[in-house]
Amino acid sequence: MTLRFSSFTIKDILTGRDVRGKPCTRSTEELYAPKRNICTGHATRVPDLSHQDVDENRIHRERLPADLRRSVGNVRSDTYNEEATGEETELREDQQPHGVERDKRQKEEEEAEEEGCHHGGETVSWSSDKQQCRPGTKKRSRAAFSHTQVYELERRFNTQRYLSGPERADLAETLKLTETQVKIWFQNRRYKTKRRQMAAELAACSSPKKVAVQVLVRDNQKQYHQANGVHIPMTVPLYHQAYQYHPYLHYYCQPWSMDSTSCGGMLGGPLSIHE
DNA sequence: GGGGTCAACACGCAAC
DNA sequence: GTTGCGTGTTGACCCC
Repeated sequence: MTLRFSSFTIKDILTGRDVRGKPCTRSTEELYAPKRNICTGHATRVPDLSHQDVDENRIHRERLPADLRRSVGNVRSDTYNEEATGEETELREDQQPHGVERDKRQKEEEEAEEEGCHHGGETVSWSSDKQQCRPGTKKRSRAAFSHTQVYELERRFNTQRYLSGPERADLAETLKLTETQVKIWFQNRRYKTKRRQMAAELAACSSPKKVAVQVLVRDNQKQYHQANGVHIPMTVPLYHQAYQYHPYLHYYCQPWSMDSTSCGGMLGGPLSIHE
């Protein structure tokens, strides 16, 4: 697996060009201009909810039904974005869950729309009941991304673990998602990757053979005993030593390819216990 | 019914 | 003050 990290410069960002040199369809101002929330009437930022906005939105969301609260909290741009009307349908077709589940949800969505509960083209995975449309009921909906969307997100993630603003906007537009959704997806994806990596490390390093302890207890000539290729005193998790400061490290030090050279080197190599 | 997964959310933090 | 990130949690959904 070869990895290539697309590079971008400040200029790229400022000029609104993405990595491929393709001009972005939206200007920076457009990207970050506050968009008015139809639910609350408040202007909310698209990229993220800062503390103030989070708190502000939280207050408003508390008074809103779950579906509307989600629109506020998720900043689903479709809700108040002009572009989310006509063209939305082409990929939305693909966004829906597949098979029976998809039919069911589609039907429910249609029914909901008939009842006047319009979500503005939001990618919503509808629950079986219709409580979402009733005010006062707290039910959070969870969007189910389509296979195509997930595939593209994964593909992009494999090449780039972090996206710039224009890149995110571009990808979001391509996948017919909001920038927030793309941002959250990457956030969750990074965290998921990290969790799995840490779990793998834990599994790999918590093997019964704790050779390092043996070396510390004995006052042998041999200061370092290497067994099974593991000679790392894991008193500190690998993550804290490496990942935190080298976010891309896991690409070069995958748990499944962990050996004495790849990770041991990152950890400073053999330790000199004796003077 | 319990556990796993995942998008969304909450919160604290750092960079600017 | 704004913005995005890491991290942990929540809630919906699915599978067994």
